[in-house]
Amino acid sequence: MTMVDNMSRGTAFRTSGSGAAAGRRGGVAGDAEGTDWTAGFPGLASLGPEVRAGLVAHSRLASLPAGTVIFGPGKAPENLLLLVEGSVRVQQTAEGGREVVLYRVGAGESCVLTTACLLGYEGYPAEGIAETEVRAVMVPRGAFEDLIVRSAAFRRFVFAAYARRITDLIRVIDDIAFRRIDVRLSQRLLDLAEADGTLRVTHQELALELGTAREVVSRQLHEFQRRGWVALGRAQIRLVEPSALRRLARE
Amino acid sequence: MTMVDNMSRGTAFRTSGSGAAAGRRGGVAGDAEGTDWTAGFPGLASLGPEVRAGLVAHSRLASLPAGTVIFGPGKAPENLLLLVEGSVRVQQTAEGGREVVLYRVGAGESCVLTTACLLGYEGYPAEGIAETEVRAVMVPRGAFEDLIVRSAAFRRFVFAAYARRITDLIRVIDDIAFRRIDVRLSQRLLDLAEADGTLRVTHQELALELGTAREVVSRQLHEFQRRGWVALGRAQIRLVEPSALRRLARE
DNA sequence: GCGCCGTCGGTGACTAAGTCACGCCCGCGG
DNA sequence: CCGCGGGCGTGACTTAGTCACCGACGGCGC
Repeated sequence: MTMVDNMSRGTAFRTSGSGAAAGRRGGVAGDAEGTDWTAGFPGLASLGPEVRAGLVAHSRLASLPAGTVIFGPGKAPENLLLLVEGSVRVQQTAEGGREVVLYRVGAGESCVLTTACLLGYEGYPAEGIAETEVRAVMVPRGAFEDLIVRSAAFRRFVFAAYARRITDLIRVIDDIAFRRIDVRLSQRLLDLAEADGTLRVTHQELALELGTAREVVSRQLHEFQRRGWVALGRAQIRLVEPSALRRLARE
Repeated sequence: MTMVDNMSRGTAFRTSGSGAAAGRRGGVAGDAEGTDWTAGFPGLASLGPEVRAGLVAHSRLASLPAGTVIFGPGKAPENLLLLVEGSVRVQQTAEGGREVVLYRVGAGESCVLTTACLLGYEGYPAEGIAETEVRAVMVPRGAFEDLIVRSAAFRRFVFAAYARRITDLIRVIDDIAFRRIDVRLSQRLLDLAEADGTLRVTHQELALELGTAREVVSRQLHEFQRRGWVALGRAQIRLVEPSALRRLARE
């Protein structure tokens, strides 16, 4: 579904109230031209064709290498991010270097913390890091506001994204406060495993995922190994008995 | 506990171009008539007068007794809540009866989890309970959407509220994962204390606040007492040396 | 007053989790 | 060959959470 006739729809994006320069960069920027990436977003399926075309025209598709810090304390984002490909890890770092992973944003999802920061609030607590190479659509502030005004479907998309993140965070709270770390560790192992049942992570990295200490992870993994559930190597874990891990993870 | 009937679905706000903002009482129920409660919301100060009038006309001021469960699993809300007076506690209850308090909504704030549920997402994880008697403006879904479309100021208000809640949740995660419970307990004591330096709570209630066990709270309080920082009575605590507690809380 | 009962809190013994200090092994570059 | 740094193992210890039980207080009916 190619939408190139977007300019004919002159009214498509005209910021109403705020008049905040809806970055109409001369001749439409970016490599998003022509590709209707909106198909990759289930939540955007019900957008009207003109709205969709306008979105495509006013945003740009960017590629970020793995490891890019997308936002963080003192690094406010400029755009709403819609992930086309890759994965963004949002984490909280405490003093002393300990971390917890709050949630991940995957393909087809949006990074709403961005908009929260952009539109409402200063003082970001968390940071977002590209885990893999990331291809994402950057929707500038003006276009975002305009979409909110024009499209009920887009509003639903955005609010659903917020709700999703909030439930994720509440889940993390529940996990940390009430769940045993062996249970949480087994869940992570299953989540992070490749298709072949191996994962290349250090104990330290797993500890940061779970917001605990390296020694704790090491001991738990050792216990898993003793039971024959995993095989451990240097910075590498092979899941020998995933069904047992799943059973534990369901606690 | 009068539940609000949804009137005026579909039609956008009739902007009362007519007289004063206050005057509209055409069939709109509730005690909100005439009172321009929007003054109590700093975030709404920049709303245009017509928008404000429409908001007043289409919403309804309700009074909920202390203890009312405003939302919860299987109890989806029908309105956006703007608190005029009182306090709502939002908490998470795990199986086994243990709880954590996620955040509180105070006067002048809005309960956005409500909108998230309403507009986007099913499956509420948390529940909201009126801690005191609560006076709140109930904005029905249609009016909410209309406001979002019409007013940039209202959008800012809503997104700021989201951002606020998200940062609150991240703060809770940080606390639970990385802070010692004596530090967290001293913070709560200071937060929950009356002006005269006393609080009437049971150890059990404090434990639920912090997501820990009653015995842990009891032992910590006992230790505080041993140091002469507090005086303990049945379901009552007096802060004897608040400065010492503050010092600890700043850890 | 007396006894009943539910809530509130105290306690000891135990397990789970996190902290601290140290030391080993492996791979790699000089 | 050596040194070095990342990754891991380990023991000893502290802190937090769990379990079982009991006693003390306060309200209430009588």
